[in-house]
Order: sequence, then C-alpha cells, then structure tokens
Amino acid sequence: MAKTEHYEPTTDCQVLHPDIVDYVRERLPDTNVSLNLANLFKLFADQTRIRLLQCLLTHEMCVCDIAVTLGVTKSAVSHHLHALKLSNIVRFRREGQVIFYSLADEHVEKIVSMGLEHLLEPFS
Amino acid sequence: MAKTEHYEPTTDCQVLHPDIVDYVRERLPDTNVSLNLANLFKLFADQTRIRLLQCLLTHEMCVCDIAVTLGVTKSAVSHHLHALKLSNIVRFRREGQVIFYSLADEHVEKIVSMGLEHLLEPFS
DNA sequence: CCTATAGTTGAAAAATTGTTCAACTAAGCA
DNA sequence: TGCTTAGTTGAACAATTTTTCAACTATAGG
Repeated sequence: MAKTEHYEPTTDCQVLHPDIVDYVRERLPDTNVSLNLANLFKLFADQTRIRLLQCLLTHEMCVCDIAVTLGVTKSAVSHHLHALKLSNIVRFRREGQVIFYSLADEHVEKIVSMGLEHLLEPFS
Repeated sequence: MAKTEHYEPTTDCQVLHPDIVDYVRERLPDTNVSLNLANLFKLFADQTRIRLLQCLLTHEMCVCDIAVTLGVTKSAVSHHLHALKLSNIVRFRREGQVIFYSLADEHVEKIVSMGLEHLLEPFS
C-alpha cells in the first residue's frame, strides 16, 4: 500500500530514496486536511484582511468604520467579512441598521502571534 | 493625530462611531507588520506547499522525492522551496548532487497546529 | 409610504499567484 | 573531456484571488 512504484506519474523525475518516500507517505495526512489548512491560512494571507483582523483584535466594529479605517470600500470589507464568517473567524450582532463584527474566538490572536514570533526571531 | 477627519477618502462611506475608529487607529500596528504577516501566511496558503511542509515535518527530503510524493514537477517543488527558504522556513544541506531540505525551526509545526486546532474546534 | 443609510451580493475587471517549459548550473563518474 | 542526473531559474501561461461597480435588501425615521 505504501509501495513507491504506483505513484501518479505527474512528475518529471524518479524516487531517489524509496525508504524515505515510503516513510513520509505513510505519515502524510489526508489530502482534505491540507486543503482545509491551506484554505484557512488563505484568510490570513492578505494584507487588508490582516489589518481588518487587527482592528477586530482591538474592538468590535461596523462595516463603515472598518472601511474608513482601512481606506477601502465597504463592499470590499463586506466580501472579506463574508469569507471570515464562513470559516468561523468572525461573528456579528445587529443593532438597528448597523452590524458590529468581532472575532469569534481566540484562535486568530494565537495564529497571528505565532506569525509575529516567527518574523521577530533572531535568525530571520 | 488620531482625528477622524483626515483619513484618505478611498472609501465610500462615513465614520459612524468616531470614538471607536480613533481608539482602534491608535492601536493599529504599522502597515509593514501586516504586510510581513500576510506574506508569511501566504506561504501556508497553498495546498501543495502545506503538503510539502507536512512531508518535511516527518523527515528531511530531496527535491525529487518531494516531487514524486506530491505528484508535481521538480521545478514546481524548487520554486516552492525557494519561497520557503527566503522566509527562513526551510533550510538545506547538499550531499553530492542531492540537496536535502528540512524545516528551519519549530514555528511551522506551531503555526500548522494552531490551524488544525481551529479546524477541529466544536463550533466550526 | 417614502426616503435615506448600512450592508450584501454577483459579475466583471484588475492584480496576484502557481505551474509548466526550456534552458541553464553543479556535481558525479567513466 | 563528455555524459548523466539533481536542482535552479526566468518567462509565458493558466488559475485564482481581490477589488470595483451597480443593483439589491433591510432597517430607521418622518
């Protein structure tokens, strides 16, 4: 099942270390895990969205206030919030015409902190 | 300096809560922080690159072995490794013609773990 | 009911990113 | 020196993503 011979030939080279390849393949998580992880990190992979999250890290905000603070249209903000909402990264409450957005949990803070830690480390 | 009136008018709406906007703006990190954070998370925002990192999380590997394991060309792998190298996420050692890549530090593991934690949490 | 404003939506346009291709460099070996 | 293979590189192409635009919904107030 972990044999090296029947891999998809979508590549342009040969296995050089069959034992390593088999060892790694046996431990490689399911494809949908990497897909979900990549999709999650995509939400943090845009400067405007990072700044939006940094805003919400400080205080809950409505769409207009976010738009002015970041210097983008409220449509752009709304699209970003929609994506963040789908992945349970932000939540909202309505107060009349105004909708206040805030962070859904402490994961955003943790993920951003990990990123900052890497950026600030000595050997970078 | 934190007054609400002289924001860039790149947006299409008015500030609704000037006190919140000022409060948030005073605490918003510098723009280059968000840029560097976004650029870092971009490296985790692609399924192939996540799988590549998952490989290296298990064992150091050479370009060919990674290419076969992931089912992509060695050129694609090389481009990904180049980007990861620039951000000090992977390092390498040469052994004859073969170059073995491995993770530069424990941040990858931490960042990926945070992502997994969010994906597996009850309210998502 | 009419108007005004906050926010959403889908599609098109603009910008960015990932992969491939072909030519290249570097190392090993005869 | 000449051949083979591992890996890199840049440019072109393909795919994806972000922003904008215009039309839309929902709520408030007169």
